[in-house]
Amino acid sequence: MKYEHESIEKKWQDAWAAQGVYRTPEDPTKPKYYALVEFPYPSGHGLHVGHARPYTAMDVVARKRRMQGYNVLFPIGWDAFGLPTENYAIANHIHPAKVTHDNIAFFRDQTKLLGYSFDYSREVDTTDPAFYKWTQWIFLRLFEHGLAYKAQMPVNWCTSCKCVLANEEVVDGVCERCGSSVVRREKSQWMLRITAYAQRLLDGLDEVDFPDRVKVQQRNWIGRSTGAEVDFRTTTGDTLCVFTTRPDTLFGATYMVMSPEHPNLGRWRERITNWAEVKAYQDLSAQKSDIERSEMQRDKTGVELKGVRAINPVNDAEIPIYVSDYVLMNYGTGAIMAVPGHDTRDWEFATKFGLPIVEVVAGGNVQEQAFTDVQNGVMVNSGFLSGMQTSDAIVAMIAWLEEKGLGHASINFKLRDWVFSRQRYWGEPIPIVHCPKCGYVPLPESELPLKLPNVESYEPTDTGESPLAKMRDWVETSCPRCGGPAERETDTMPQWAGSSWYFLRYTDPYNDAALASPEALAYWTPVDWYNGGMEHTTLHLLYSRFWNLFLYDIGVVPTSEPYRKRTSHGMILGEGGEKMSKSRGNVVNPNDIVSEYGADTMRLYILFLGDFEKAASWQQNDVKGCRRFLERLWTLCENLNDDAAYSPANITLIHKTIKKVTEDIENLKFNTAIAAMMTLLNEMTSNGASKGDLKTFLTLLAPFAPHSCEELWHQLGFESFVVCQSWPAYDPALCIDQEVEIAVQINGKFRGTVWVPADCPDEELVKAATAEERIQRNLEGMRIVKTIVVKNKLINLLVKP
RNA sequence: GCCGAAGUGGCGGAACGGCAUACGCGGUGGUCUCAAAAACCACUGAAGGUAAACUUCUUGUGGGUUCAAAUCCCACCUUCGGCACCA
Repeated sequence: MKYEHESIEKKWQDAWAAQGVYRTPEDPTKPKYYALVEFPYPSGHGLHVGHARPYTAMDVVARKRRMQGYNVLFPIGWDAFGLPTENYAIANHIHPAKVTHDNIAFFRDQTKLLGYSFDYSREVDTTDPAFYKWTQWIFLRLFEHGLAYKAQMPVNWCTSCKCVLANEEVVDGVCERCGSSVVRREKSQWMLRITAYAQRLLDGLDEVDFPDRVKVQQRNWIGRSTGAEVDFRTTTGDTLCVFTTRPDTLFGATYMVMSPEHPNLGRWRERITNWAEVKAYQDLSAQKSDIERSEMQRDKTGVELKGVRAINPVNDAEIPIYVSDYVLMNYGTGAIMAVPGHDTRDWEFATKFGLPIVEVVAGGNVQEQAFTDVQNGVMVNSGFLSGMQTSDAIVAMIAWLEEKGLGHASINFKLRDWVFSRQRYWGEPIPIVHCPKCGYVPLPESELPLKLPNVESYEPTDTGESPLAKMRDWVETSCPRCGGPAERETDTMPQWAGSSWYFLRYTDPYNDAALASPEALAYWTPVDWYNGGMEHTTLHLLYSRFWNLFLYDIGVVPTSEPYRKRTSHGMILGEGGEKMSKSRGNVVNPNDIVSEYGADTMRLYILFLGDFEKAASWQQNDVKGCRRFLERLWTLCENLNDDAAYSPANITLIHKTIKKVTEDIENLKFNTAIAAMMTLLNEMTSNGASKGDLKTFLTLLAPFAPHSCEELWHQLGFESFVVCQSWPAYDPALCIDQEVEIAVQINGKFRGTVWVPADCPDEELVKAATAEERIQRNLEGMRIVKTIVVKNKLINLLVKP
């Protein structure tokens, strides 16, 4: 019989579905395991190999856990709100809901083709009102707790399309669609106060099993800095507060800089004698786009405030104040004390403007460049700090400031609040009403879900409002509080909203009374293993940790951290290591591989092609190697004529392989697990295999190539399903070879090998090694002065003439 | 600039103090065939040597530690990701 993948795969997919073998069991007596993949955005292009890699990997994990006796929750869903769908809808005049529905159907069919063991009865779809009812519900709770608020924020405005662009639509400073320049415009936007959770999001990282690179990236993103806030008196009578991480260098502060947006500037207008010049600088900065600002990054510009001076609190020196856009309004206090001797940016500015550079930490040459080393420095020219180590000086200075009431220890974060509104149609409506009397009023829970109305056009408006703003009969409503006339919020939520909590919904996807029942959450959460891409480290992964932590605080979820273990897969590149893209024409469609070679070959190859955590390039030519592996297995099973439970020739390698595959799956070493099974198959082919050998082999391979294994399982006459068998156990005693080949080195150089019984005593080993002809030749005229033995591996003979 | 990852045969990659190049692809020779494809068997890092025996060299570069280094340490070069005037 021939290995016909198409009919075999269809046959077993149907059989498994008919028996519901991948249904999530409702059996609270068994231990649970929640394996999660990032749900896809169902784009029109369909599933690509970049999805197949993590999905196949976690499918192997989920299948192994089922075989190990766990209740496994391995769900899939659709992160379906988003810009590409909306743009497609605009271009083709099809309702985004219809586009979404079709794309989901396509994606679902593709995942089924690949034989993933998802529980499709628990699918979630973020655009389904039954789902986004709870997204809106969470938003209302955030609002209730003061964590959602409105603020003026700059948005991206395309000067040609005359509309607001999402950040993703701005590429290299220009509009992705028309290529025109994008400028900043102020708009009132909904914000989420993620900064209130900065410290706890940082602390939580210590409790979870994430790769270091993920933790490091999140820590950098949150960006905690410790230092001090210091008040400088000014000649206006106002004080100017700054944040610094280097209070030890306060004696070296020779000028101050304020951000152009600093509110004090307007207040001091009457006193600033060169106000026109300052105003012109402010206007220029406001016009600059982000790109312009970063392009000019190294070239410092600024204007001195004439008529206003500051006083350095440690030495009462009068110092000038500048306005410059290298100081950002949204970090620290929007003003800095400049220490040009010990800060690179201040040094550049001081050099350009001819400002004094004072050395207060010895160790460098501050006339040449700023000396910024905090570790190795001794304070100089610094009054009571002189002679101290910088680290001690920081502590001493903060104590001094606190004592004098001039400042205090302070912590700052780079993390910014989350801009939560989009001027778009295809997103969750924000369940808030603007009442002229009551302000922003939340909708009562009974009015959820607030459904998206059908509109004629999804085009963004030229006023920068969401398309919903044109729906007057939807917008005009009454205030839930006072009953007076009011208007609905017309902005929608960003795509990150649904994905911030979807994993909770899988535990109880049809609940209409809560986002999920407390029992379901208590049983299934936290997620035991969550795999996803590195590109989601600082947005999705951080946002969902934030929402989960908030839901934990209000008693909705039982754990503070949503994911116990996180892993990340590397990207799949095209041949030659280039990124896959339509323009390069090197995109691989999984469907093509499945129809030519079969899903099992596709699954094996995608895991075999390289280290799962690293980027790897697709080699079309190599795919057939995995297909040949399955065909050799097929041939071996067909020619079976030994009914024994095991064959002595294979037993050690079988147990070793079970051990290796069992461990490799846990460590994401799918490539070497497959290589080990190939080695075993090659051995069994040359030694001959018994029925029992093949039975074990099929259960071991089943998570990787379930269809072929299921077919062969039945051809060999076994009952039930191979995918429902127990995971094979290995006997450590049987993993040990009776005879081992020992490498023999002389003075560290490899000179040959010798076969000896395992755990052979050192003296016996030396005897055996020196008995070898080749070794003897190399020992001629030498005497052994020392021997180094690595048990069952190697012997090194150190010799002298 | 800062943070992170990585440089190994013709190619994808294994090994991560102990026989470098597992496994797969490709290549060469053979079996089968009228022939081809497929399949199967053998060989396949480089140089010297006689296609043997054997010898030497080889994990981005240069040093070091060690009986032993692709692996650990120091310096440098290159590539790829992320952040980027965060005081």
